[in-house]
Amino acid sequence: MESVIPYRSDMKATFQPIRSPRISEEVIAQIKSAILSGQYQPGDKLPSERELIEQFGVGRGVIREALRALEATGFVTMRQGPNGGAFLKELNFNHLTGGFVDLYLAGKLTIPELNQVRKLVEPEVARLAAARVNDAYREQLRQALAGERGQFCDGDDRMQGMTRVHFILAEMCGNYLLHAIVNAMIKLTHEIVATVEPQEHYALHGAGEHDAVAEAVIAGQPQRAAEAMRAHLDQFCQKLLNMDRRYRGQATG
Amino acid sequence: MESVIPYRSDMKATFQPIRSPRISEEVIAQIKSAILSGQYQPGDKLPSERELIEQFGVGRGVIREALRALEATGFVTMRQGPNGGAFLKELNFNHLTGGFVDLYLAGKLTIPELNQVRKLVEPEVARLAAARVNDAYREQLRQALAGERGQFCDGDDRMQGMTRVHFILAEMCGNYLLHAIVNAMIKLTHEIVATVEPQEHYALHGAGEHDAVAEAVIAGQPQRAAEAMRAHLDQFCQKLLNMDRRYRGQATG
DNA sequence: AACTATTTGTTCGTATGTATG
DNA sequence: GCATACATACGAACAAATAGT
Repeated sequence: MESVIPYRSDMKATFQPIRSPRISEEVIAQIKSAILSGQYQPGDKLPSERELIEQFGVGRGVIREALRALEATGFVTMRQGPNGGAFLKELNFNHLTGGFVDLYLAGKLTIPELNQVRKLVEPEVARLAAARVNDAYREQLRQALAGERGQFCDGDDRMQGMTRVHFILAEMCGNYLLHAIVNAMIKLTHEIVATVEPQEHYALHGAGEHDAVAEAVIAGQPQRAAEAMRAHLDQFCQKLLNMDRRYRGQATG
Repeated sequence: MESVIPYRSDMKATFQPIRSPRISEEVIAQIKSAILSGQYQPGDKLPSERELIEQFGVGRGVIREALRALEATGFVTMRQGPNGGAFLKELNFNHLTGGFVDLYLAGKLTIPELNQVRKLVEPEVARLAAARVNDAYREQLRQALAGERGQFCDGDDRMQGMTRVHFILAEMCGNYLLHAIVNAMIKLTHEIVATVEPQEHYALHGAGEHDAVAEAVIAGQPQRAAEAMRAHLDQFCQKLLNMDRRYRGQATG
Protein backbone atom coordinates (compact mmCIF):
# COMPACT_ATOMS: atom_id res chain seq x y z
CA MET A 1 0.00 0.00 0.00
CA GLU A 2 1.46 3.31 -1.06
CA SER A 3 0.34 6.48 0.66
CA VAL A 4 -2.66 6.97 2.81
CA ILE A 5 -4.21 10.39 2.50
CA PRO A 6 -6.00 11.08 5.71
CA TYR A 7 -7.76 14.24 4.58
CA ARG A 8 -9.13 15.74 1.41
CA SER A 9 -10.35 19.31 1.37
CA ASP A 10 -13.30 18.48 -0.86
CA MET A 11 -14.53 15.86 1.55
CA LYS A 12 -18.04 16.68 2.64
CA ALA A 13 -18.56 16.52 6.37
CA THR A 14 -21.96 15.25 7.43
CA PHE A 15 -23.04 17.84 9.96
CA GLN A 16 -25.34 16.71 12.69
CA PRO A 17 -27.38 19.00 14.91
CA ILE A 18 -25.48 19.28 18.18
CA ARG A 19 -28.45 18.81 20.41
CA SER A 20 -32.15 18.68 20.11
CA PRO A 21 -33.65 21.82 21.58
CA ARG A 22 -36.09 19.48 23.21
CA ILE A 23 -35.49 18.20 26.72
CA SER A 24 -37.77 15.20 26.26
CA GLU A 25 -35.48 13.94 23.48
CA GLU A 26 -32.60 13.95 25.91
CA VAL A 27 -34.68 12.09 28.48
CA ILE A 28 -35.73 9.54 25.88
CA ALA A 29 -32.14 9.02 24.78
CA GLN A 30 -30.92 8.45 28.33
CA ILE A 31 -33.69 6.01 29.25
CA LYS A 32 -33.32 4.16 25.94
CA SER A 33 -29.61 3.92 26.48
CA ALA A 34 -30.11 2.56 29.97
CA ILE A 35 -32.50 -0.04 28.61
CA LEU A 36 -30.34 -1.14 25.67
CA SER A 37 -27.23 -1.30 27.81
CA GLY A 38 -28.97 -3.90 29.93
CA GLN A 39 -29.44 -1.84 33.08
CA TYR A 40 -33.09 -2.85 33.05
CA GLN A 41 -34.52 -6.27 32.35
CA PRO A 42 -37.93 -7.00 30.85
CA GLY A 43 -40.55 -6.61 33.55
CA ASP A 44 -38.49 -4.19 35.60
CA LYS A 45 -40.15 -1.01 36.76
CA LEU A 46 -38.67 2.32 35.79
CA PRO A 47 -38.58 5.02 38.47
CA SER A 48 -41.93 6.69 39.02
CA GLU A 49 -42.71 9.99 37.34
CA ARG A 50 -41.99 11.83 40.56
CA GLU A 51 -38.58 10.19 40.89
CA LEU A 52 -37.76 10.83 37.23
CA ILE A 53 -38.72 14.46 37.69
CA GLU A 54 -36.25 14.71 40.54
CA GLN A 55 -33.43 12.76 38.89
CA PHE A 56 -33.63 14.60 35.57
CA GLY A 57 -34.53 17.90 37.15
CA VAL A 58 -37.31 18.62 34.65
CA GLY A 59 -41.03 19.18 34.70
CA ARG A 60 -43.68 16.53 34.68
CA GLY A 61 -44.79 17.21 31.12
CA VAL A 62 -41.33 16.41 29.80
CA ILE A 63 -41.24 13.08 31.61
CA ARG A 64 -44.72 12.15 30.46
CA GLU A 65 -44.01 12.96 26.84
CA ALA A 66 -40.81 10.95 26.96
CA LEU A 67 -42.54 7.94 28.46
CA ARG A 68 -45.32 8.20 25.87
CA ALA A 69 -42.77 8.14 23.08
CA LEU A 70 -41.05 5.12 24.62
CA GLU A 71 -44.40 3.42 24.93
CA ALA A 72 -45.26 4.17 21.30
CA THR A 73 -41.97 2.67 20.13
CA GLY A 74 -42.50 -0.53 22.10
CA PHE A 75 -40.03 -0.10 24.94
CA VAL A 76 -42.35 0.25 27.93
CA THR A 77 -45.94 -0.18 29.03
CA MET A 78 -47.60 1.96 31.65
CA ARG A 79 -50.18 1.15 34.27
CA GLN A 80 -51.86 3.20 36.93
CA GLY A 81 -52.37 2.25 40.52
CA PRO A 82 -50.18 1.65 43.54
CA ASN A 83 -48.22 -1.08 41.82
CA GLY A 84 -48.30 0.89 38.60
CA GLY A 85 -45.61 2.72 36.72
CA ALA A 86 -43.62 2.33 33.53
CA PHE A 87 -42.48 -1.26 32.99
CA LEU A 88 -39.91 -2.50 30.55
CA LYS A 89 -41.38 -4.64 27.80
CA GLU A 90 -39.78 -7.73 26.37
CA LEU A 91 -38.57 -6.09 23.17
CA ASN A 92 -40.05 -7.73 20.09
CA PHE A 93 -40.87 -6.96 16.46
CA ASN A 94 -44.61 -6.45 16.76
CA HIS A 95 -44.61 -2.68 16.66
CA LEU A 96 -42.24 -2.82 13.69
CA THR A 97 -44.26 -5.27 11.62
CA GLY A 98 -47.38 -3.25 12.30
CA GLY A 99 -45.66 -0.28 10.73
CA PHE A 100 -45.56 -2.04 7.37
CA VAL A 101 -49.34 -2.19 7.38
CA ASP A 102 -49.37 1.57 7.84
CA LEU A 103 -47.07 1.92 4.84
CA TYR A 104 -49.52 -0.11 2.78
CA LEU A 105 -52.50 1.90 3.98
CA ALA A 106 -50.60 5.06 3.04
CA GLY A 107 -50.24 3.71 -0.48
CA LYS A 108 -46.49 3.18 -0.38
CA LEU A 109 -46.71 -0.58 -1.02
CA THR A 110 -48.38 -2.60 -3.74
CA ILE A 111 -49.64 -6.15 -3.72
CA PRO A 112 -47.18 -7.33 -6.42
CA GLU A 113 -44.34 -6.07 -4.28
CA LEU A 114 -45.67 -8.00 -1.30
CA ASN A 115 -46.10 -11.13 -3.41
CA GLN A 116 -42.58 -10.87 -4.75
CA VAL A 117 -41.09 -10.77 -1.26
CA ARG A 118 -43.25 -13.61 0.01
CA LYS A 119 -42.21 -15.83 -2.90
CA LEU A 120 -38.60 -15.04 -2.21
CA VAL A 121 -38.62 -15.52 1.54
CA GLU A 122 -41.24 -18.05 2.51
CA PRO A 123 -40.03 -21.06 0.53
CA GLU A 124 -36.73 -20.70 2.34
CA VAL A 125 -38.58 -20.37 5.64
CA ALA A 126 -40.44 -23.59 4.91
CA ARG A 127 -37.15 -25.27 4.07
CA LEU A 128 -35.58 -24.20 7.35
CA ALA A 129 -38.69 -25.19 9.28
CA ALA A 130 -38.63 -28.68 7.79
CA ALA A 131 -35.02 -29.04 8.82
CA ARG A 132 -35.80 -28.09 12.42
CA VAL A 133 -39.14 -29.77 12.96
CA ASN A 134 -39.83 -31.53 16.25
CA ASP A 135 -42.86 -33.17 17.84
CA ALA A 136 -44.13 -30.03 19.54
CA TYR A 137 -44.19 -28.17 16.23
CA ARG A 138 -45.70 -31.18 14.44
CA GLU A 139 -48.59 -30.99 16.86
CA GLN A 140 -49.02 -27.26 16.32
CA LEU A 141 -49.10 -27.76 12.57
CA ARG A 142 -51.65 -30.56 12.78
CA GLN A 143 -53.89 -28.40 14.91
CA ALA A 144 -53.55 -25.55 12.45
CA LEU A 145 -54.54 -27.85 9.57
CA ALA A 146 -57.52 -29.09 11.54
CA GLY A 147 -58.44 -25.49 12.21
CA GLU A 148 -58.43 -24.68 8.50
CA ARG A 149 -60.90 -27.46 7.84
CA GLY A 150 -63.02 -26.89 10.91
CA GLN A 151 -63.56 -23.18 10.61
CA PHE A 152 -66.72 -22.91 8.59
CA CYS A 153 -67.35 -19.46 9.93
CA ASP A 154 -66.46 -16.31 8.07
CA GLY A 155 -64.61 -13.25 9.15
CA ASP A 156 -61.74 -12.93 11.53
CA ASP A 157 -61.73 -16.52 12.73
CA ARG A 158 -61.36 -17.79 9.22
CA MET A 159 -58.60 -15.31 8.46
CA GLN A 160 -56.76 -16.43 11.56
CA GLY A 161 -56.98 -20.01 10.32
CA MET A 162 -55.77 -19.03 6.85
CA THR A 163 -52.54 -17.57 8.14
CA ARG A 164 -51.86 -19.86 11.09
CA VAL A 165 -49.51 -22.22 9.27
CA HIS A 166 -47.42 -19.35 7.94
CA PHE A 167 -47.00 -17.91 11.44
CA ILE A 168 -45.95 -21.28 12.82
CA LEU A 169 -43.39 -21.85 10.08
CA ALA A 170 -41.98 -18.37 10.64
CA GLU A 171 -41.45 -19.17 14.29
CA MET A 172 -40.03 -22.60 13.46
CA CYS A 173 -37.36 -21.34 11.09
CA GLY A 174 -35.14 -20.35 13.99
CA ASN A 175 -34.18 -16.98 12.59
CA TYR A 176 -35.70 -14.05 14.43
CA LEU A 177 -35.16 -11.69 11.52
CA LEU A 178 -36.91 -14.01 9.09
CA HIS A 179 -39.61 -14.47 11.69
CA ALA A 180 -40.10 -10.72 11.82
CA ILE A 181 -40.11 -10.32 8.05
CA VAL A 182 -42.65 -13.10 7.52
CA ASN A 183 -44.73 -11.71 10.36
CA ALA A 184 -44.87 -8.37 8.58
CA MET A 185 -45.77 -10.00 5.25
CA ILE A 186 -48.57 -12.06 6.76
CA LYS A 187 -49.97 -9.08 8.61
CA LEU A 188 -49.96 -7.20 5.31
CA THR A 189 -51.73 -10.02 3.50
CA HIS A 190 -54.19 -10.17 6.36
CA GLU A 191 -54.89 -6.46 6.00
CA ILE A 192 -55.46 -6.77 2.26
CA VAL A 193 -57.81 -9.72 2.65
CA ALA A 194 -59.71 -7.89 5.39
CA THR A 195 -60.82 -5.24 2.91
CA VAL A 196 -62.97 -7.68 0.90
CA GLU A 197 -66.22 -9.36 1.78
CA PRO A 198 -65.97 -12.53 3.88
CA GLN A 199 -67.59 -14.71 1.19
CA GLU A 200 -64.54 -14.02 -0.97
CA HIS A 201 -62.38 -15.73 1.61
CA TYR A 202 -63.57 -19.13 0.44
CA ALA A 203 -62.51 -18.47 -3.13
CA LEU A 204 -59.23 -17.10 -1.91
CA HIS A 205 -58.35 -19.82 0.49
CA GLY A 206 -59.96 -23.24 0.42
CA ALA A 207 -59.72 -25.86 3.14
CA GLY A 208 -56.57 -27.91 2.77
CA GLU A 209 -54.71 -25.04 1.20
CA HIS A 210 -51.66 -25.68 3.32
CA ASP A 211 -51.79 -29.47 3.50
CA ALA A 212 -48.93 -30.11 1.10
CA VAL A 213 -46.65 -27.58 2.77
CA ALA A 214 -47.39 -28.70 6.30
CA GLU A 215 -47.06 -32.37 5.46
CA ALA A 216 -43.65 -31.86 3.93
CA VAL A 217 -42.52 -29.93 6.97
CA ILE A 218 -43.94 -32.52 9.35
CA ALA A 219 -42.13 -35.20 7.36
CA GLY A 220 -38.91 -33.23 7.73
CA GLN A 221 -38.31 -32.84 4.01
CA PRO A 222 -36.83 -29.39 3.40
CA GLN A 223 -36.68 -29.47 -0.36
CA ARG A 224 -40.23 -30.73 -0.72
CA ALA A 225 -41.42 -28.15 1.81
CA ALA A 226 -39.80 -25.30 -0.10
CA GLU A 227 -41.33 -26.46 -3.37
CA ALA A 228 -44.76 -26.91 -1.84
CA MET A 229 -44.60 -23.42 -0.38
CA ARG A 230 -43.57 -22.02 -3.73
CA ALA A 231 -46.46 -23.75 -5.44
CA HIS A 232 -48.90 -22.56 -2.80
CA LEU A 233 -47.71 -18.97 -3.08
CA ASP A 234 -47.78 -19.03 -6.87
CA GLN A 235 -51.45 -19.83 -6.68
CA PHE A 236 -52.39 -17.70 -3.71
CA CYS A 237 -50.57 -14.57 -4.80
CA GLN A 238 -52.28 -14.67 -8.18
CA LYS A 239 -55.67 -15.09 -6.54
CA LEU A 240 -54.97 -12.25 -4.15
CA LEU A 241 -54.00 -9.96 -6.98
CA ASN A 242 -57.07 -10.85 -9.04
CA MET A 243 -59.33 -10.36 -6.07
CA ASP A 244 -57.89 -6.95 -5.40
CA ARG A 245 -58.27 -5.94 -9.04
CA ARG A 246 -61.90 -7.02 -9.04
CA TYR A 247 -62.54 -4.91 -5.99
CA ARG A 248 -60.74 -1.88 -7.28
CA GLY A 249 -62.53 -2.33 -10.58
CA GLN A 250 -65.86 -2.22 -8.79
CA ALA A 251 -64.84 0.84 -6.86
CA THR A 252 -63.41 2.94 -9.68
CA GLY A 253 -65.67 1.98 -12.54
CA MET B 1 -69.89 -27.81 -1.70
CA GLU B 2 -72.28 -29.37 0.71
CA SER B 3 -73.47 -27.44 3.71
CA VAL B 4 -71.90 -24.42 5.26
CA ILE B 5 -72.45 -24.10 8.96
CA PRO B 6 -72.40 -20.42 9.73
CA TYR B 7 -72.38 -20.72 13.49
CA ARG B 8 -71.12 -23.08 16.14
CA SER B 9 -72.02 -22.57 19.76
CA ASP B 10 -68.51 -23.36 20.94
CA MET B 11 -67.06 -20.67 18.74
CA LYS B 12 -64.93 -18.37 20.80
CA ALA B 13 -65.63 -14.71 20.29
CA THR B 14 -62.57 -12.49 20.35
CA PHE B 15 -63.55 -9.76 22.76
CA GLN B 16 -61.88 -6.44 22.35
CA PRO B 17 -61.58 -3.81 25.05
CA ILE B 18 -64.31 -1.28 24.37
CA ARG B 19 -62.16 1.76 24.82
CA SER B 20 -58.77 2.58 26.07
CA PRO B 21 -58.97 4.27 29.45
CA ARG B 22 -56.47 6.68 28.03
CA ILE B 23 -57.74 9.72 26.19
CA SER B 24 -54.50 10.24 24.33
CA GLU B 25 -54.89 6.80 22.73
CA GLU B 26 -58.22 7.87 21.33
CA VAL B 27 -56.72 11.08 20.02
CA ILE B 28 -53.85 9.15 18.44
CA ALA B 29 -56.25 6.73 16.78
CA GLN B 30 -58.38 9.49 15.30
CA ILE B 31 -55.45 11.49 13.96
CA LYS B 32 -53.77 8.35 12.59
CA SER B 33 -57.00 7.35 10.91
CA ALA B 34 -57.33 10.80 9.35
CA ILE B 35 -53.79 10.54 8.06
CA LEU B 36 -54.07 7.00 6.66
CA SER B 37 -57.42 7.74 5.03
CA GLY B 38 -55.70 10.42 3.00
CA GLN B 39 -57.28 13.46 4.64
CA TYR B 40 -53.82 14.92 5.05
CA GLN B 41 -50.99 14.90 2.56
CA PRO B 42 -47.28 14.90 3.37
CA GLY B 43 -46.23 18.40 4.30
CA ASP B 44 -49.70 19.42 5.47
CA LYS B 45 -50.00 21.07 8.84
CA LEU B 46 -52.21 19.52 11.45
CA PRO B 47 -54.39 21.88 13.49
CA SER B 48 -52.47 23.73 16.16
CA GLU B 49 -52.49 22.45 19.71
CA ARG B 50 -55.01 25.11 20.64
CA GLU B 51 -57.39 24.02 17.86
CA LEU B 52 -56.96 20.34 18.71
CA ILE B 53 -57.77 21.12 22.33
CA GLU B 54 -61.02 22.71 21.20
CA GLN B 55 -61.97 20.04 18.65
CA PHE B 56 -61.25 17.10 20.94
CA GLY B 57 -62.39 18.88 24.07
CA VAL B 58 -59.41 17.68 26.09
CA GLY B 59 -56.52 19.21 27.96
CA ARG B 60 -53.28 20.28 26.42
CA GLY B 61 -51.24 17.52 28.01
CA VAL B 62 -53.32 14.91 26.24
CA ILE B 63 -52.78 16.55 22.88
CA ARG B 64 -49.08 16.90 23.42
CA GLU B 65 -48.64 13.30 24.49
CA ALA B 66 -50.57 12.14 21.44
CA LEU B 67 -48.47 14.28 19.10
CA ARG B 68 -45.27 13.00 20.72
CA ALA B 69 -46.36 9.43 20.15
CA LEU B 70 -47.18 10.21 16.52
CA GLU B 71 -43.80 11.86 16.17
CA ALA B 72 -42.03 8.86 17.70
CA THR B 73 -43.75 6.51 15.25
CA GLY B 74 -42.76 8.59 12.25
CA PHE B 75 -46.06 10.20 11.31
CA VAL B 76 -45.37 13.85 12.07
CA THR B 77 -42.61 16.29 12.87
CA MET B 78 -43.05 19.31 15.09
CA ARG B 79 -41.56 22.76 14.88
CA GLN B 80 -41.76 25.80 17.08
CA GLY B 81 -42.59 29.28 15.95
CA PRO B 82 -45.28 31.21 14.08
CA ASN B 83 -45.04 28.95 11.03
CA GLY B 84 -44.57 25.95 13.29
CA GLY B 85 -46.87 23.15 14.23
CA ALA B 86 -47.20 19.43 13.63
CA PHE B 87 -46.53 18.55 10.00
CA LEU B 88 -47.29 15.32 8.26
CA LYS B 89 -44.19 13.42 7.22
CA GLU B 90 -43.77 11.56 4.00
CA LEU B 91 -44.26 8.12 5.49
CA ASN B 92 -41.22 5.91 4.97
CA PHE B 93 -39.48 2.91 6.48
CA ASN B 94 -36.67 4.67 8.30
CA HIS B 95 -38.15 4.52 11.76
CA LEU B 96 -38.98 0.86 11.20
CA THR B 97 -35.54 -0.19 10.00
CA GLY B 98 -33.96 1.65 12.92
CA GLY B 99 -36.01 -0.55 15.22
CA PHE B 100 -34.13 -3.63 14.05
CA VAL B 101 -30.92 -2.11 15.32
CA ASP B 102 -32.56 -1.75 18.73
CA LEU B 103 -33.51 -5.43 18.61
CA TYR B 104 -29.88 -6.28 17.96
CA LEU B 105 -28.62 -4.05 20.75
CA ALA B 106 -31.12 -5.74 23.06
CA GLY B 107 -29.56 -9.08 22.18
CA LYS B 108 -32.53 -10.47 20.28
CA LEU B 109 -30.62 -10.89 17.01
CA THR B 110 -27.39 -12.66 16.16
CA ILE B 111 -24.93 -12.06 13.38
CA PRO B 112 -25.50 -15.49 11.76
CA GLU B 113 -29.20 -14.68 11.55
CA LEU B 114 -28.42 -11.40 9.86
CA ASN B 115 -26.02 -13.08 7.46
CA GLN B 116 -28.57 -15.71 6.56
CA VAL B 117 -31.16 -13.12 5.60
CA ARG B 118 -28.69 -11.04 3.63
CA LYS B 119 -27.58 -14.07 1.62
CA LEU B 120 -31.19 -14.91 0.91
CA VAL B 121 -32.37 -11.46 -0.08
CA GLU B 122 -29.54 -9.46 -1.55
CA PRO B 123 -28.59 -11.71 -4.49
CA GLU B 124 -32.18 -11.37 -5.64
CA VAL B 125 -32.01 -7.62 -5.12
CA ALA B 126 -28.90 -7.47 -7.27
CA ARG B 127 -30.66 -9.53 -9.93
CA LEU B 128 -33.64 -7.17 -10.00
CA ALA B 129 -31.36 -4.14 -10.01
CA ALA B 130 -29.46 -5.44 -13.03
CA ALA B 131 -32.73 -5.95 -14.87
CA ARG B 132 -33.79 -2.36 -14.22
CA VAL B 133 -30.53 -0.48 -14.59
CA ASN B 134 -30.47 2.86 -16.42
CA ASP B 135 -27.89 5.56 -17.00
CA ALA B 136 -28.73 7.55 -13.89
CA TYR B 137 -28.18 4.51 -11.70
CA ARG B 138 -25.05 3.54 -13.64
CA GLU B 139 -23.61 6.92 -12.73
CA GLN B 140 -24.54 6.52 -9.06
CA LEU B 141 -22.87 3.12 -8.95
CA ARG B 142 -19.70 4.41 -10.60
CA GLN B 143 -19.49 7.21 -8.07
CA ALA B 144 -19.99 4.75 -5.24
CA LEU B 145 -17.15 2.56 -6.56
CA ALA B 146 -14.90 5.59 -6.87
CA GLY B 147 -15.82 6.51 -3.32
CA GLU B 148 -14.78 3.08 -2.06
CA ARG B 149 -11.35 3.54 -3.61
CA GLY B 150 -10.97 7.20 -2.73
CA GLN B 151 -11.88 7.05 0.93
CA PHE B 152 -8.61 6.35 2.61
CA CYS B 153 -9.90 7.82 5.82
CA ASP B 154 -11.23 5.74 8.65
CA GLY B 155 -14.38 5.93 10.63
CA ASP B 156 -17.82 6.93 9.52
CA ASP B 157 -16.85 8.09 6.07
CA ARG B 158 -15.33 4.74 5.27
CA MET B 159 -18.34 2.90 6.59
CA GLN B 160 -20.60 5.02 4.44
CA GLY B 161 -18.54 4.06 1.43
CA MET B 162 -18.62 0.38 2.36
CA THR B 163 -22.40 0.23 2.30
CA ARG B 164 -23.16 2.70 -0.46
CA VAL B 165 -23.49 0.13 -3.25
CA HIS B 166 -25.89 -1.98 -1.22
CA PHE B 167 -28.15 1.01 -0.55
CA ILE B 168 -28.19 1.93 -4.24
CA LEU B 169 -29.07 -1.59 -5.33
CA ALA B 170 -31.85 -1.72 -2.74
CA GLU B 171 -33.33 1.42 -4.18
CA MET B 172 -32.85 0.18 -7.74
CA CYS B 173 -34.69 -3.10 -7.25
CA GLY B 174 -38.03 -1.36 -7.58
CA ASN B 175 -39.64 -3.09 -4.64
CA TYR B 176 -40.23 -0.84 -1.66
CA LEU B 177 -40.53 -3.77 0.72
CA LEU B 178 -37.23 -5.25 -0.41
CA HIS B 179 -35.77 -1.79 -0.20
CA ALA B 180 -36.91 -1.55 3.41
CA ILE B 181 -35.64 -5.00 4.32
CA VAL B 182 -32.22 -4.42 2.81
CA ASN B 183 -32.10 -1.01 4.46
CA ALA B 184 -32.66 -2.65 7.82
CA MET B 185 -30.00 -5.31 7.14
CA ILE B 186 -27.40 -2.76 6.08
CA LYS B 187 -28.10 -0.57 9.08
CA LEU B 188 -27.63 -3.63 11.26
CA THR B 189 -24.36 -4.51 9.59
CA HIS B 190 -23.30 -0.91 9.96
CA GLU B 191 -24.06 -1.02 13.67
CA ILE B 192 -22.06 -4.22 14.14
CA VAL B 193 -19.06 -2.85 12.27
CA ALA B 194 -19.24 0.38 14.26
CA THR B 195 -18.41 -1.49 17.46
CA VAL B 196 -14.90 -2.41 16.30
CA GLU B 197 -11.84 -0.27 15.86
CA PRO B 198 -11.59 1.64 12.58
CA GLN B 199 -8.35 -0.10 11.56
CA GLU B 200 -10.35 -3.33 11.36
CA HIS B 201 -12.44 -1.81 8.61
CA TYR B 202 -9.65 -2.32 6.10
CA ALA B 203 -9.46 -6.03 6.80
CA LEU B 204 -13.21 -6.27 6.68
CA HIS B 205 -13.77 -4.37 3.49
CA GLY B 206 -11.03 -3.74 0.98
CA ALA B 207 -11.18 -1.29 -1.88
CA GLY B 208 -12.86 -2.84 -4.90
CA GLU B 209 -14.97 -5.10 -2.73
CA HIS B 210 -18.08 -4.37 -4.76
CA ASP B 211 -16.53 -4.07 -8.20
CA ALA B 212 -17.76 -7.40 -9.54
CA VAL B 213 -21.30 -6.84 -8.31
CA ALA B 214 -21.56 -3.28 -9.55
CA GLU B 215 -20.05 -4.11 -12.93
CA ALA B 216 -22.54 -6.91 -13.52
CA VAL B 217 -25.40 -4.60 -12.60
CA ILE B 218 -24.06 -1.80 -14.79
CA ALA B 219 -23.76 -4.29 -17.64
CA GLY B 220 -27.39 -5.28 -17.09
CA GLN B 221 -26.63 -8.94 -16.44
CA PRO B 222 -29.03 -10.17 -13.73
CA GLN B 223 -27.70 -13.68 -13.32
CA ARG B 224 -24.10 -12.54 -13.09
CA ALA B 225 -25.08 -9.82 -10.65
CA ALA B 226 -26.84 -12.27 -8.37
CA GLU B 227 -23.88 -14.63 -8.40
CA ALA B 228 -21.41 -11.84 -7.75
CA MET B 229 -23.47 -10.64 -4.82
CA ARG B 230 -23.66 -14.15 -3.44
CA ALA B 231 -19.91 -14.52 -3.69
CA HIS B 232 -19.34 -11.14 -2.07
CA LEU B 233 -21.65 -11.96 0.83
CA ASP B 234 -20.15 -15.41 1.33
CA GLN B 235 -16.83 -13.73 1.95
CA PHE B 236 -18.00 -10.69 3.82
CA CYS B 237 -20.38 -12.47 6.18
CA GLN B 238 -17.64 -14.87 7.20
CA LYS B 239 -15.25 -12.01 7.85
CA LEU B 240 -17.87 -10.16 9.86
CA LEU B 241 -18.53 -13.19 12.00
CA ASN B 242 -14.83 -13.81 12.62
CA MET B 243 -14.26 -10.20 13.50
CA ASP B 244 -17.10 -10.23 16.00
CA ARG B 245 -15.79 -13.43 17.57
CA ARG B 246 -12.33 -11.94 17.93
CA TYR B 247 -13.79 -8.93 19.67
CA ARG B 248 -16.03 -10.89 21.96
CA GLY B 249 -13.10 -13.16 22.70
CA GLN B 250 -11.03 -10.17 23.76
CA ALA B 251 -13.82 -8.89 25.93
CA THR B 252 -14.81 -12.07 27.71
CA GLY B 253 -11.40 -13.68 28.02
C1' DA C 1 -33.07 46.75 15.23
C1' DA C 2 -37.18 46.53 17.77
C1' DC C 3 -41.64 44.99 18.32
C1' DT C 4 -45.59 41.96 17.86
C1' DA C 5 -47.98 37.78 17.07
C1' DT C 6 -48.26 32.85 16.85
C1' DT C 7 -46.95 28.38 18.06
C1' DT C 8 -44.52 24.90 20.46
C1' DG C 9 -41.74 23.92 24.84
C1' DT C 10 -41.84 23.74 29.89
C1' DT C 11 -43.30 24.18 34.62
C1' DC C 12 -46.41 23.89 38.43
C1' DG C 13 -50.70 23.51 41.32
C1' DT C 14 -54.57 20.90 41.71
C1' DA C 15 -57.83 17.39 41.06
C1' DT C 16 -59.37 12.79 39.47
C1' DG C 17 -59.03 7.84 38.40
C1' DT C 18 -57.25 3.36 39.52
C1' DA C 19 -55.72 -0.42 41.96
C1' DT C 20 -53.38 -2.33 46.14
C1' DG C 21 -53.37 -3.22 51.12
C1' DG D 1 -64.49 1.90 53.89
C1' DC D 2 -60.11 4.13 54.13
C1' DA D 3 -55.44 5.30 53.26
C1' DT D 4 -51.77 5.02 49.95
C1' DA D 5 -49.15 5.37 45.72
C1' DC D 6 -49.24 5.89 41.30
C1' DA D 7 -50.71 7.47 36.61
C1' DT D 8 -53.99 10.52 34.31
C1' DA D 9 -55.95 14.92 33.36
C1' DC D 10 -56.99 19.98 33.46
C1' DG D 11 -55.67 24.85 33.53
C1' DA D 12 -52.82 28.68 33.98
C1' DA D 13 -48.69 30.75 33.37
C1' DC D 14 -44.20 31.68 31.42
C1' DA D 15 -40.14 30.61 28.20
C1' DA D 16 -38.29 30.04 23.68
C1' DA D 17 -38.35 30.06 18.76
C1' DT D 18 -39.50 32.34 14.53
C1' DA D 19 -42.08 34.53 11.28
C1' DG D 20 -43.82 39.22 9.77
C1' DT D 21 -44.04 44.35 10.42
